[in-house]
Amino acid sequence: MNPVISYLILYDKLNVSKSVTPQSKDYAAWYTDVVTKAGLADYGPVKGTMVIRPYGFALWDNIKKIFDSMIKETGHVNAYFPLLIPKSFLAQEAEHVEGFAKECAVVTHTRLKLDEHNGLIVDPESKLEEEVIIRPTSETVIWSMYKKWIQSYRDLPLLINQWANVVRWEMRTRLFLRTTEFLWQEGHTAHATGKEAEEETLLILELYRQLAEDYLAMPVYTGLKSESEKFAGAEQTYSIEAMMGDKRALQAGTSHNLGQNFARAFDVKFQTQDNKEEMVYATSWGVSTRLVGGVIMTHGDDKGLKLPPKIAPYQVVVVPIFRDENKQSIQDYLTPLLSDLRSAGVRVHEDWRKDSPGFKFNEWEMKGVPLRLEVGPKDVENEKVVLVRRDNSEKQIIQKNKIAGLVPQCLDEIQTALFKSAKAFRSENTHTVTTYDEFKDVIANQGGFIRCGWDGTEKSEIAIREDTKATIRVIPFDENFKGLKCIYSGAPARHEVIFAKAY
RNA sequence: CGGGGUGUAGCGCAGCCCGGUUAGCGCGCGUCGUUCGGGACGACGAGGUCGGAGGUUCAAAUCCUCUCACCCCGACCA
Repeated sequence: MNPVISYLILYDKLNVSKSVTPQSKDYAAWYTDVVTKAGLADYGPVKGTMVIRPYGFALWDNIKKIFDSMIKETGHVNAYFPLLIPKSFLAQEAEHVEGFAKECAVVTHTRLKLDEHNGLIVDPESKLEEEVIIRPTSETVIWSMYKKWIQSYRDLPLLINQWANVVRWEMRTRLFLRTTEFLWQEGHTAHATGKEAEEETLLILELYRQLAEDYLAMPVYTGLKSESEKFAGAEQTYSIEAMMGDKRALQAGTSHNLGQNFARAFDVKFQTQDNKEEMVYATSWGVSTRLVGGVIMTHGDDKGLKLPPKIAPYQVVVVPIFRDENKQSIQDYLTPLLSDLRSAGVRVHEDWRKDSPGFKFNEWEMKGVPLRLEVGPKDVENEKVVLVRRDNSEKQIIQKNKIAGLVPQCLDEIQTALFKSAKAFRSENTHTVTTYDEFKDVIANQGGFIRCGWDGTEKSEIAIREDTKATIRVIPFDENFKGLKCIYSGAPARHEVIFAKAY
């Protein structure tokens, strides 16, 4: 055969195959392929919007449940504030407006009507006196309410969270990582003292760290954001920062100490125990559906997703190998086994579709199910089952009466292994450099995190960003800048920081 | 908003330069049969106002004009 023709045939086959673009070829394409082929999400009809499909939503739901119980255990309660906010509210805190004004969706009219050609048009008569914005975040509505609710130190602390959607009109969007509308939780707390607010900010950051590391198996650096990277309207922003499979950084959660900025803006005062009037101290904090993107890019490989067992919608998928004539016997064999597994608290899914086993293996690998249980006629005969791990493809044949004991243990091992390997990947790709030339070389050619000295000036920070596209991700809590020099200016370092290109 | 591109079946595309019968292909989808321990195969079948409007022509997916939509690349963001 003519070599050119055979190449074309091969290429065509690759094109139509069910597999994803390899990470090494195009990481961004890999990501999109995985999100869509694993059935996590789809594009919505309005540019930049996303439909979270049932499998993706189940994943988010698990994350949500875990964090929801964490905050409830620490004394927080849920509430719900409106989607629509008077435009004037946003303007009350100077930095806050500046931060969000450019990406607000604005409601200007309240009606549509049919025009003379029977087309739908905005009814000009319905123009609003005061335009309304769709929340990009809820600080302003919430503080307008807190003004009514807080009078005395006895009303504090006020520890409210809401699970909500917000809209930020983004120019460039990516499924889960940055969409025009996204789901998140936003906590908004009010305190009598600055010290208490700071403690709250740090407590939540710690919960975020636990959520990321202990449940999503996603190692994170925790620390403070630089002045230029902090939230609009905050005194301090803390964040958790993770490394994705392409060595770029993902800001996975932020916790802000808002000081008295919003109290001042909305005039929220309280009476102290000794009858003095004081401004309230505030915090706000959030994690979003972006975490789902983080999980995908922390663990995924060329076969698709790899989900940490603690958040996987299905922890075990059962692929029976059967024909019509032996289906019943395999079902009878499986029923008691799976019931044991389920009562051990394992989330089990059975796949009895008529498709071939090989097809199902690939599909469930794409969907990242941690464990696959195969049962065929041979296993029924030998009283065995076949167990295959998604993370390392390890296959073991085990005695049927052992599965209820072994599976939970195996899930734990997978959880730990995913975290370990992500952490190893991060340390392999975290560099220390001594010169700025070296810095530029690493960022341009290797990628990853660079831990180095910074003189603390915005000037150096901006210069580095413009030169290299790398930004200060975080000033880690465990920084040690003694003896370090700023990688850019050579001046004595004020901080040790982590630089990276970020999502 | 500046530069580049694409609109043809659910998805991915060919056809367009050089107008000419019933507009094709792959995947997917439906029915039936044979298969089933790593992406099965065969037979039959459903599915299209060729983005929209106008024009040129005996004849337009194909040529011309206008229009709409979307995608990719450069300043912001969880």
